[in-house]
Amino acid sequence: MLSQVEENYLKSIFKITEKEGKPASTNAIAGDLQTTAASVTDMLKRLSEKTLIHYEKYKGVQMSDKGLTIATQLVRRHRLWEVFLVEKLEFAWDEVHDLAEQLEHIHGNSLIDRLDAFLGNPRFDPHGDPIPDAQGRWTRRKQILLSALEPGEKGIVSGVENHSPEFLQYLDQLGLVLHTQITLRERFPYDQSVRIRTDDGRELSLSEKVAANLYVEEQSGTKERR
Amino acid sequence: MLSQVEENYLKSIFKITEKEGKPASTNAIAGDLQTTAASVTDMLKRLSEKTLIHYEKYKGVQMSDKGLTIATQLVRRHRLWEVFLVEKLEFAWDEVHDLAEQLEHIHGNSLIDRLDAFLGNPRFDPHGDPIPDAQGRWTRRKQILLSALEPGEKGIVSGVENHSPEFLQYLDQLGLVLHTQITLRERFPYDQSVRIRTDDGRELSLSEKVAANLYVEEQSGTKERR
DNA sequence: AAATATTTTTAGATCAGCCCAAAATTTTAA
DNA sequence: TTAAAATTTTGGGCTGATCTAAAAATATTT
Ligand SMILES: [Mn+2]
Ligand SMILES: [Mn+2]
Ligand SMILES: [Mn+2]
Ligand SMILES: [Mn+2]
Repeated sequence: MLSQVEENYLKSIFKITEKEGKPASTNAIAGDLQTTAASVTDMLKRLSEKTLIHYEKYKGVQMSDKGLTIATQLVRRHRLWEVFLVEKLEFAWDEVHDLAEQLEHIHGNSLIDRLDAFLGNPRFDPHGDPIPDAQGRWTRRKQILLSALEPGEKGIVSGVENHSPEFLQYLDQLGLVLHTQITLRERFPYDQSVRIRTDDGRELSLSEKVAANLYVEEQSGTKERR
Repeated sequence: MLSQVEENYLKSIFKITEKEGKPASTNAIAGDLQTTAASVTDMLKRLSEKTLIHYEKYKGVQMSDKGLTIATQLVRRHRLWEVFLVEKLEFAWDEVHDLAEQLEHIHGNSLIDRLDAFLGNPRFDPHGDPIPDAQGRWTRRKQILLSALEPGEKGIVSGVENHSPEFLQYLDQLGLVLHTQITLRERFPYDQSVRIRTDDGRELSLSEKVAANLYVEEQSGTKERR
């Protein structure tokens, strides 16, 4: 069984390699985990020893099959707990991440599968991120950034690129919750800000910064193996 | 903020001093936490340094006010999570202890109070043990061991002295779940075994060992400060 | 291609937790 | 009231996780 710290490293390496599409650098991991490069090198040796990662000195690190399975389970746990906290305990979507960071490390035989069932087998977490199923399969969606939508096109708010409480609270204030249907009315070339209309008829102006951190879905997704 | 290990020590010291009614010995703590006396002495120094306990070399250890508050919150968390696991995730009452041992260490502002509300502010956990409220107040009940009941007297199964999965599963098999009303029919002097009648009309024979590990309630309890 | 800057690793320490073996203290028995 | 037994503490050492400072390797400029 792995320590919480080891699990956090695996999750971080997974996240970085997924996003970057190449081996994770020592510095990137250190930045993500708020620690030093020296500590990271130390841990990479240990994880490599346990065949949880593929690591070559100075060349960065990738997930092994074993590590990938564990990291996927961690993401599953994290997101299911987030659903629980929002749906059942009525936390706001900007309050649940830190608690889920702790809860994801709880180990137990059928715990997560029971939680999954209790929550009704949700496919997405409160931030619109997909929840891998018990076999580690992901639900993929065709979603694009609002900043990539063309005037006249419609979309449904389906996720966020930035997960910071500040951004999430701002979206709350704007009334731009998940599943809101929107139409892009106009994009102003001067600053790339946009004007949208929501399904309840309100017109909103959004900065380029907001538009570049909000995902909209164009059509429904399908299940596929990762 | 305390480490999980420190929290476990506080809970153990609390449990032992409550049961024994006197300072907890190094050996008792070591036995409870499945560690060595040397490790315990080590930790007692650290906890004493943080004024979480009153510790005098060779004289045993007692809770300080600060430690007592923390230990009480830990018991509250442990038991509320047990209720969640049984009531919501449908675990059996003999399966939840180890998970609750982990969950009780999750820290978060309003987490436990929200969980408490979500569960309907339960006063007792799945094993009949009282759950302290947010202010650390306990619900006390007049419950006695079944082995102390006299022939002809009635009682309601309200708790267990032994929490082992083996005993709990055996009670399941006997159909002696919490809140079952029973009448003591006869006690056999030869081995102190008893014959009881349950509220659904069944007659059961119970060994002295079972009777000495099962609590029955005689009347409803009142709230008081500890 | 050489010089410079950046990234990564190593060396050496610290700290919390844990252990064993030996010494000190307290308790029990003779 | 001594001697023996049991308990507790101390001393020394180990591991996992962390850090700083210095060395090594890689990447970027000139
Ligand atoms: Mn999160
Ligand atoms: Mn999320
Ligand atoms: Mn328990
Ligand atoms: Mn319990």
